[in-house]
Amino acid sequence: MDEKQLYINFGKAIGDETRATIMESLCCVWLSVNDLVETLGESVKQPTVSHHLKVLEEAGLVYVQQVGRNRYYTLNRRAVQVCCNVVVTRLQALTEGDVIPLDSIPVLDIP
Amino acid sequence: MDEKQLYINFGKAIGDETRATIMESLCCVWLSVNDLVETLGESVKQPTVSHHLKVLEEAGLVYVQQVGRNRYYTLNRRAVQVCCNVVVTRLQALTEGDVIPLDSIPVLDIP
DNA sequence: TTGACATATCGACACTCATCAATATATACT
DNA sequence: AGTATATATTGATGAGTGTCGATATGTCAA
Repeated sequence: MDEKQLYINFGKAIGDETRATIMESLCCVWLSVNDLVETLGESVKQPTVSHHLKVLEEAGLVYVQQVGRNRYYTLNRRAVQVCCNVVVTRLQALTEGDVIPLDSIPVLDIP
Repeated sequence: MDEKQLYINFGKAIGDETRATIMESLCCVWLSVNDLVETLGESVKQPTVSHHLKVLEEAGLVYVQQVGRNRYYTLNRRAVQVCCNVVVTRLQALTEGDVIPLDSIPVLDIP
């Protein structure tokens, strides 16, 4: 997958409030699906949580490990760093000299 | 707006391919709406571009400047940096001690 | 003022997707 | 074997939104 599609999928992932909450909950700790349902205060049902976890897994944003009947998830923080880095890289001037003023406009400075 | 809502809106913004393309096109240059339509290769009509620009403007991700009949937009690269920084901050271990070694998965300390 | 141009807004449509109840699948325990 | 637990999957539904044609608004020029 190319860089652009990578960060678009990343955007879709963090662009939903429930998924954002799940990602924050999975930061630096392993949680089972039911743990997550409990963490979310029963406001989201188990199938919904499973659905979001599948999305996150397919986006490479979580690690999964099966232990007995439980499936534990944790955030792939490295992937988050990579995605953010790609975004910033593609949306910033490569060098200071890349700032392009538009001739046809009197005085327009890039903020 | 709180940090979480900020980066959720940021995710929604970059989570759409057309908007992502627009943001990349607006990086480091001022473009009018018609310039953008042309840049996008006529694959997207003007009302659609205006719609996306409105979304980006409300998310604080673009600067706008009116010159005569034209409305020029450019990417607010500082805002992009801030959003990415917020995401990384909220999705990373606060201290090194919180880091879970991803390689040594066998041992799971689940409450 | 009239006409031409640039952009925003409106209304409608189609499509994506978040959600959940019901069900299926898988594993553990007795 | 059977029962209980944990999670995934299915199917349906509703909300959200990307898209565009048509139209409105605003600006400049003659």
